[in-house]
Amino acid sequence: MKKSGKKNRPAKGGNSDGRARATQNPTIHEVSRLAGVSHMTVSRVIRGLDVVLPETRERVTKAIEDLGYVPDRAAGGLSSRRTGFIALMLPTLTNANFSAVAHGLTEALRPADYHLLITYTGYSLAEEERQLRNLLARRPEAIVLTGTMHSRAALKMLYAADAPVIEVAEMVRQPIGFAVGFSNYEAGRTAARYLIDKGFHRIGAIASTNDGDLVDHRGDERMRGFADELRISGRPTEFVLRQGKPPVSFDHGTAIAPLLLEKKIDAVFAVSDLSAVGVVMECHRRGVKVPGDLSILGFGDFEIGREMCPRLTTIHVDFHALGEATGRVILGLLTGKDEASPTIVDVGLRIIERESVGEPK
Amino acid sequence: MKKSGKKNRPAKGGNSDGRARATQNPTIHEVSRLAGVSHMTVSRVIRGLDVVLPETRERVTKAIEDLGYVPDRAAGGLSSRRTGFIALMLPTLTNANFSAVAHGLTEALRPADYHLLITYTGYSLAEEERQLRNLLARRPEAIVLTGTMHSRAALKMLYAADAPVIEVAEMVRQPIGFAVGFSNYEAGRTAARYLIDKGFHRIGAIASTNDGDLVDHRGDERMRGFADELRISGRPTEFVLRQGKPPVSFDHGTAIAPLLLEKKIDAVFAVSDLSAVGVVMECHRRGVKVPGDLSILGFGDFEIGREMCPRLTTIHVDFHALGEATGRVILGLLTGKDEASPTIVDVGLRIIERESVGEPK
DNA sequence: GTGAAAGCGCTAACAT
DNA sequence: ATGTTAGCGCTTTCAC
Repeated sequence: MKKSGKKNRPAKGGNSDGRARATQNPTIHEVSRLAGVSHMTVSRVIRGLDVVLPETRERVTKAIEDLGYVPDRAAGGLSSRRTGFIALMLPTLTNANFSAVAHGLTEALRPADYHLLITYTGYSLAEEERQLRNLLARRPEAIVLTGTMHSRAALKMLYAADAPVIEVAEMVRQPIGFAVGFSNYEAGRTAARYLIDKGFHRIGAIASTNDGDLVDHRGDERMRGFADELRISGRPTEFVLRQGKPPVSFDHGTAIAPLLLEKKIDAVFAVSDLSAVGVVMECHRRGVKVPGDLSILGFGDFEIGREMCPRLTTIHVDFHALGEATGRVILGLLTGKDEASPTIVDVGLRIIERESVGEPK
Repeated sequence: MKKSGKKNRPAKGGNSDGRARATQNPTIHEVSRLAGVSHMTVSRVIRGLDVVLPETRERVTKAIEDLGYVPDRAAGGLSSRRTGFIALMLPTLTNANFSAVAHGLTEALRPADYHLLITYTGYSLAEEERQLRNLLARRPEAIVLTGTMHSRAALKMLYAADAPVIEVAEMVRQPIGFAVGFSNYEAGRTAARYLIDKGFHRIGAIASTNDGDLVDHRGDERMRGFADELRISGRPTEFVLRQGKPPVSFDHGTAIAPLLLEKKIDAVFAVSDLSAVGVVMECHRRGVKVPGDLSILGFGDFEIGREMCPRLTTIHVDFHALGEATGRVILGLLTGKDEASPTIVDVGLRIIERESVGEPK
């Protein structure tokens, strides 16, 4: 079993002429020959069609085992017109909430034997467009991507696509096809409402800016909701601060903290927990008390916020459930039992009160 | 352009009978008809073979545009025997270092138009085996997975696979095919050496246990190296603590911290920064000074460790570079210019000294 | 219950 | 420079 230390593994794959080829996978024909049946019977066994006589099935199964045969799904898909691919485009995989979406979707899809084709756009619309084109070449049976903002060309492809489109992580009002998410705008308003009701006066918010092609549209929506609620309550919006480009992380908060302090803000809503944590860290360093001197409300309920000190008050959205709900919509569409898959699913959100928001002085 | 709010998008995809079908993508033949050439000429244009007369190419390109034609790669692959898939199996996508591997690999592969087929095993060998089987059905041109520990059946498939196998994130001595990683064992020894040289006496370590099928083999190796170095230096290994199952996160550290304190350990190596951060947080809460009362050395150099207070001393491995190096090995193998892709690549590691390790009392 | 024929949408290998 | 033929490894459809 053990292979001696030859450099190029000449026995299997990756042979010296470059192209991976070599041993060649066995085909359905070789299996059928070994089992003494036609390739069609093998095909039936593979697909679990129970028309096959038990003893025939057994012979075929054995031949499959002996040969180590693995059916080629590309060939099968070409013929059946079902590729078994679900395309998933997310801004980044580094964000725990987006990877939770991927996890949830994977789990919901697991029983149905679909394969997730995951890509990340890095918050770039141009990249989204480029990847969409690539993805389309794989003929996905459904396309999942983060909602609302797309390039013209991407939009065109999406509308023309031969597969249902599900926009996630934002409560799209006029979805291309379907939407599973929550309202980022409402999240922003909820955040502002909460801070206002607490009685704070110098209320601010922090988020990234949009740097040309790089946009965090969902973060924008939260900021828009936040500012609107401030306005509605007759509060100034001058403390809604934007800095740096997406994705935001700890260093975003660290970098923007001095500005917060300088402006004597007493409560701030961070576009992401990650940024919020950065602010807390910087406050620690400068001897500024949280929440004594500055109250901080995050978004996303990242694990770190539950463990840090003070524990972070934040807005929670169940992204894992969002992924699962997306999977259920897809299954409904593709398995087609239930006629009416819901066009729009709102998974909601809620504030989790912990320690980083206190009382106004 | 805007579609009215019909529930089931009957126009495109996801039609009422379930199966996604509908408008049907145009084929190479329809393009060729529209352009007034044979389908082969279209094929040549698609693949950028520059034998085609510029004016012919232009006609074809226009037809492609007009029809919104996207070539079906499954069909092309079936014929050319090049699927353009690279399989990537990682324990989890939630871990920033593993997603860095995915990012690095993606970037290295970007120019070559490969598609990453990413799956995560949740540290389960059984799941790895299951997924490998699924992946194989897609005929990947290369298989990337975390090294060393595989089930018997998985091993068999890997050896029989018609594609080069690259084991990553561990310095595999006898790789199935290729290996790109670093020595987790050496990381453990380095950690112990560092703490010993600092002059600490009650030196401990924390990691997860292996819970049946769930194993963090790389973490194990770090612990093994750590304990070995302790032994070599004549130190007791009684403070090498194992608790909980993988994956390890903040709460692992939080939960194990009391034990650390109880045993009056003065310096500890955490199998992961995440766990280390949990310990720091719990110490904060209990008024235990870090590094005054307890020094902590992490592993993985996660972003949070750079931002927290005190900043975490840790062992850094460039996982992004690891992913890129993996991509280069693959490209070398598949593009096959250079005869000899290296069988084993060591990306190394280094200690980053920050604030969480102090001086012995 | 099983098999034969005819593709699925492309590309390889030859013509021309 | 372009076209023709013959598959790639499966599933569909229709016989038997």
